[in-house]
Amino acid sequence: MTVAPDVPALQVHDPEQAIEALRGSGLRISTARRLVIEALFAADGPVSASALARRLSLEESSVYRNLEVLEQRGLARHVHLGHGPGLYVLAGRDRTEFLYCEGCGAVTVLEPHELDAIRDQIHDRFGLTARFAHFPIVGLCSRCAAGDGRAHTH
Amino acid sequence: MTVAPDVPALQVHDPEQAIEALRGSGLRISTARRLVIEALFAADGPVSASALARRLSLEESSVYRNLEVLEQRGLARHVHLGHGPGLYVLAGRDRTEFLYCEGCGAVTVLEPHELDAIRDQIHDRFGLTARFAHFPIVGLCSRCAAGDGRAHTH
DNA sequence: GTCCTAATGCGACCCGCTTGCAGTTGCATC
DNA sequence: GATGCAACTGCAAGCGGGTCGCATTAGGAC
Repeated sequence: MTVAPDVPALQVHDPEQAIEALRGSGLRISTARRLVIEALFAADGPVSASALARRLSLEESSVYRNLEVLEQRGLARHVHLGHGPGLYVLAGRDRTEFLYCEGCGAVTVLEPHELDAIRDQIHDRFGLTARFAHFPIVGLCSRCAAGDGRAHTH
Repeated sequence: MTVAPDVPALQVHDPEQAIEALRGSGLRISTARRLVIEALFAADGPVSASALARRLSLEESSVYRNLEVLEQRGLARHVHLGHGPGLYVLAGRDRTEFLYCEGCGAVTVLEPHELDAIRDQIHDRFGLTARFAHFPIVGLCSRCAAGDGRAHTH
């Protein structure tokens, strides 16, 4: 999960394009690598490395190494939703950011422009360019704030 | 670090008050406990449990257990600045929130009211009550955004 | 089909944090 | 001040997330 901060996202639309992109930079396409790529395309949301490993019957270390390659090439990225493992998504296909309720674990998926006003405000006041793609905004959803916050351990 | 989400902060001004508060709820004041409390008062910012353990020559497990007690009683809380260990601060004395640069690790300390406009905006649009005290706003400071982001491994 | 090296599986390991347990100690009571 | 007992401690083991070293396997250029 060691990645330079700003690898530009690479826009690819199917596994074959991703594979070609990798081949183009001299990498080999092992079956493990192909499986990870396909699983990311098949996933309907952020997935953990260990979930991928289980699902694909691969070694976790190999999955992590492949995810790192994909991140370095701008094909994937990961998010930290509160505590818990990093969750991986395709970078090109999905530029969403997240809100995370630390009461119940609910995740709100947002298109980046929906947070632009907030990002601008933070930038104007504090000079920080907020990136909610990697560390989302964490708080309590209305239900949990109302008190029946199903106190999660965290 | 397993704590119910909303323990109200207890306002105490010196170690003795904290100790009295704990005694009042039937807890004993061991030397380890006293040392942890005093170290939190002496600290000039968020500290990790292992730093406390080293500094005080205590077992880490004991430090963690004491910090958990303090959090349960509303005397302390912790923040997650990007990756890395949780960092502990006194709760009563210090209700600050944080901005964190994931390029260079810089931490901006803010009084809660400074983020209220942003909190309100998030609440109005998405119904989430953001709490930047536990998970801060993460992004890139102006220097790192400008490009010389001293690419930290993360 | 050969050959070379990238990538894999497997094991060990690191870090942050938790847990179980035997032994110690704070402190309430006498 | 001595006694008793549960709260607390140190120590060691364990767990989840992630990384690394190394011998072996297998892409793919020729």
